[in-house]
Amino acid sequence: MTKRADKPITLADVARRAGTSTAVVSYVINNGPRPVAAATRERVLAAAAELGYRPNRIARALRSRTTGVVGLVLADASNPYFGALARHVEQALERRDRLTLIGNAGYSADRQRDLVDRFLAAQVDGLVIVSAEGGDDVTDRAEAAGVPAVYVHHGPSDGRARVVAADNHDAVREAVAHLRGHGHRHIAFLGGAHDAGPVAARRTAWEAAVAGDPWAALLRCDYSRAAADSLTRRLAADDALPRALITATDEQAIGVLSGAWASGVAVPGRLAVISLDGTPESAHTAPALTVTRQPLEAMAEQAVELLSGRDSGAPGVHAPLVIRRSCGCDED
Amino acid sequence: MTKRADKPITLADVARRAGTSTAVVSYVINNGPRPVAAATRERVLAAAAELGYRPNRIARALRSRTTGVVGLVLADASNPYFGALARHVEQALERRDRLTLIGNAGYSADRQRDLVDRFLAAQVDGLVIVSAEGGDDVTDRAEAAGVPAVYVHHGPSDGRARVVAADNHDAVREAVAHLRGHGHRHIAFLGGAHDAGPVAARRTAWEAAVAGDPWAALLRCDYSRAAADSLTRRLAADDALPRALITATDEQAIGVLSGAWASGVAVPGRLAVISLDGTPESAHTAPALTVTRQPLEAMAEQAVELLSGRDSGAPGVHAPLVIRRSCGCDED
DNA sequence: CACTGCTATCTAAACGATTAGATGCGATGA
DNA sequence: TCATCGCATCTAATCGTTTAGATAGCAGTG
Repeated sequence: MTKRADKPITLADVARRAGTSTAVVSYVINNGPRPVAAATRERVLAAAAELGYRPNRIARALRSRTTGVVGLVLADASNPYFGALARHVEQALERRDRLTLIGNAGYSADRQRDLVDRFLAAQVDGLVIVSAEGGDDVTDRAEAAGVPAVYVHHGPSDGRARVVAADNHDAVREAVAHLRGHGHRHIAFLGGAHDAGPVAARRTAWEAAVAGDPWAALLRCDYSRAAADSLTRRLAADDALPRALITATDEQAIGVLSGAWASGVAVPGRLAVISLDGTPESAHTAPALTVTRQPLEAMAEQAVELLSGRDSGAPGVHAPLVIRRSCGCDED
Repeated sequence: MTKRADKPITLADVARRAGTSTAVVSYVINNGPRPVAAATRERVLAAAAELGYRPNRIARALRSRTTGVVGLVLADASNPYFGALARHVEQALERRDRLTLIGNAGYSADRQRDLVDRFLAAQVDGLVIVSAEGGDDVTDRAEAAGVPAVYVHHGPSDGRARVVAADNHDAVREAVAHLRGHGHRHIAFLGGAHDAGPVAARRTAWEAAVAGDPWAALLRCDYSRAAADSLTRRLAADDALPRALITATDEQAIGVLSGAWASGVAVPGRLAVISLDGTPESAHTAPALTVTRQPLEAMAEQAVELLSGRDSGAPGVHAPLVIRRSCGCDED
């Protein structure tokens, strides 16, 4: 008895049923640019409801030249850090009634460029770029298409691009101060194998914070757990572990923890650790990690805000210190 | 010296420059339904290249009634399991030259329904649903709109919906057999607090696999690390821990590990653990987790295939056993 | 040479919504 | 009573592609 549903309902259908033109229906649907008499509005609303009318966003987009869709270029959704960021960006967009196109660029500048082109062809209203490194020419392409772009976790530093990131200097300073409070003199840092992206900034911040201490060691390895794990085992075997360590990412911190565990090194007794990341996971390691938590939600919100708003000069979002056990504190 | 780029290039621009009609250009661009003389094709291609023409997908979508966009409804992208699944789905779609709209439903059936409606209004060509539980009425809505829908991690069991999932029975049987091989007689199971979704199937599979053993204990807690952690501490304090345990998810397994560590319980010596999940993380816990790895990539591929293809009756994807240390094996 | 049959191309009507301009109508004021 | 004003509404152009139907040119055939 139900109507055949394979013919989608259009504005014209609603207009016919309400006995008006498509224009009025449009005016009613989106409190149009012109007013509509109350009685007519009622009729239209009723007709729309009865027919189950759903505006076709594609048609609307073609005419109004705005799709309500934003492209999100992600390095890798299976990385929990990026995944969480993606989720917050999507939700910030949904709050503004926009949809999110997602794509994984997988750490490749080529693929990132490709994705951006595909998104631009889909007429996105904006681009949010959450990539590990590189991909700086994206700004040009987006600009050429007249589409605003915002980098979130890190971005080109030439000042032309809008970049939202945590205030690393601040965070590292706080972490160093905390470890000093535990009596540590020399605070080592575990960064990435190559200097690039936001971790370079974290290293710089660490260098500033420990300036004047020639014994503060700089360690390096890949951002994977495996790499940090084996580095830690190697250092433990050589008896070359520092007593206090700040890691650039949770992945590395967790690798350090498992490497230390495997080598019989006590954390935080023999080795105190603070990570500059703060994924939810960090609360459930053994021992629980003390971190400076990346303010993902605030960053996502600011990024989306920046997409529409004017150049609010993105002053860097504060990353709070979350004290757990790996630093030497004994809360429970 | 460059052209003002704010006026996007259209088919008509290319046609004018090539001295043809828009029809031929269209035929050339997509090896149209009609042939074009070689010489003309060359001219068109040249003109398009010179102008940097990019077809407007929105206009194309409006006319051809197919957007090349698929909606991906996700419970929560910050969960690494879902994140990885999302990534594989996106990449399987990209291989077929389609774009992915993403949305986080956050374990709420209402939000899921809402998202599906938004996606349908955006005229998606298909829907991939990766949600934890519930949301079964989505099938109806999609069907009414004539859009194919596939559930991935779990879905309604009424047989009307297309569901791609790992073969849990098979996986659990293998895990139980392996633990028995280590000499364990009674193999406990840690499931979710409430019976629902795919974990119910895992529990059922476990019940089948340990049938006849009245001492095989069924434990329950939330899927969070915190819950599993505190449950483990409690059981350890009461000296009520089993000797061999299969957990429904890695999150729980990791919680068990940290709870055991905090309670001085040796894994795998006092408590052997196998998780039915297998996120990348499971390789880097202390000790490394033995798991039946969910075949995420294969599942994603099959889901996307199912979206276009006919009802290939989704026979369940095999989840291989990955032997590490938490089961009692001593590989290194 | 008239006619048929191809091929290569052009013309123009969709797709479904938005919105500027035209229109109709009742109320108001002179 | 007529011109005027405003409001509510209608008409139709438009966004950029796709594609069915019309057309033109040319070769082959009787």
